Amino acid sequence: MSFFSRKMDYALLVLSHLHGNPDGSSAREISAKFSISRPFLANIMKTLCHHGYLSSHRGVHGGYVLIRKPEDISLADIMQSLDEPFHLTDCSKDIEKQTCSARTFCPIRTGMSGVHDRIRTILKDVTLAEILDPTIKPSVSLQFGLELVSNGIHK
Amino acid sequence: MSFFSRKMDYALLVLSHLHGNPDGSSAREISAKFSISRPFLANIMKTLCHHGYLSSHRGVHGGYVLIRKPEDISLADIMQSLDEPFHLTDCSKDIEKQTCSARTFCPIRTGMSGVHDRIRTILKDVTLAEILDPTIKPSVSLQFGLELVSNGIHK
DNA sequence: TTGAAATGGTACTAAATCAGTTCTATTATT
DNA sequence: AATAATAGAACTGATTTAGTACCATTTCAA
Repeated sequence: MSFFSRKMDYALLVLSHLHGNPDGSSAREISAKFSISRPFLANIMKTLCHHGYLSSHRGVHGGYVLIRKPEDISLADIMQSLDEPFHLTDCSKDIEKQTCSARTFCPIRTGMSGVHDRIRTILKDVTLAEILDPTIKPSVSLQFGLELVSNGIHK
Repeated sequence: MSFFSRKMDYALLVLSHLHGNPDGSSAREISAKFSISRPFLANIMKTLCHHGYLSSHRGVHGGYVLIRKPEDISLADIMQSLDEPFHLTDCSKDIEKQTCSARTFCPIRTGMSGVHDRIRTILKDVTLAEILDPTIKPSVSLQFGLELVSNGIHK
C-alpha cells in the first residue's frame, strides 16, 4: 500500500489543475486529461467542495473553482478531509485514549511518538504551493479576489 | 489505515524487547507480555530471522536473539523486510518505470517527488537505537560479542 | 525414549479497506 | 425540452491486511 491513497493523490491533482485554471474546470475535463475514472474523481471533488477548498457551479457550463490559497492548504489538511488524520500506528489512537494495555511498559512508545511527530510536521508544513510545479503559473492571478473570475462561478 | 502496518509495529516491539533481553526470548514470551497473537508474532519473528536481524535456536529452551546493532537497523530496512519499500503514491512506481501516462504534463510530479524524498529520509535516518526507550538498558551488554550469551543461542 | 516446547515453512482464510460504480435528484444553459 | 453539470447516498468488487492452521524438524528434560 502507498502512503497516500488514490483519493489523496487525485485531490492534489485536482487542486493543482484548478490552480492553473482559475476560471474553473469540471470533473469531466480533469478525468479526461489525466485518464482517471470520472465518477470516482467526481466524488473526490464533491468532498473537496464540501470541505471548502472549492466552490461549485451547477449546470451546463458548471464546474469547480479553487477558492483557498495554495499556501493555506497543507497535506495534513487534505488527508484529514478525504481519509482520516495521519497516524503512525494503530496504537497511536489507543495511546491518545490511554487504552493501550502496554502503555506503562511499552519500550517503543516514546520513540514512536517522536517519529510520528516528525512525519506529521512534514505533512503540516508542506502546502499545495510547494507541490505545484513551478513551471505552471495561473493564467489569471487570484490575488485580486474571486470577483475577477471571468465566468462568475461562485458558491 | 495507519502508516505502519501491525507487522511493522510488532517487529519494532520484538526488536526492542530483544535488545533489552540479550539472552534471547521466544514468541510465546513476547506475545504473552504484550497480549499479541502468538502465531502472528511467530511469523513476524521468522521473517526477521530470515532477514538477518535475529538468530534462532530451536527446542525447548529455544528462541531468538538480536544480532544486529540497533544503530544499523533503520525503519526503512524493517519496512522493506516485512512489507515493501516505502512509496508515497501508487504512481511512484510508475514514475520510476516511466509508465505514467501523464508524466510529461503531470503538475504535481516534481513536488510529490520532493515530499517522497523527505519522508524517505526520515525512514532511512531513524534507527532502532533512536526508537529504544533510553531508560531500558540491556541486562548483559552485547559489546563483547555473542560468544558471551549465557545459553549459547546461535544460528 | 518419549513428550513438550520451541522454530521452519507454507498455505489458507476472514475481515477490513480501498477503489470505483450506480442511481436518483437538482440546477443551469442552450 | 435536451443536455451537461453537481449533490448526495448507497452499493459492490477487488485487494490487502491480519491472523490461522498445519505439519515438519529440532532440542531438552524427565
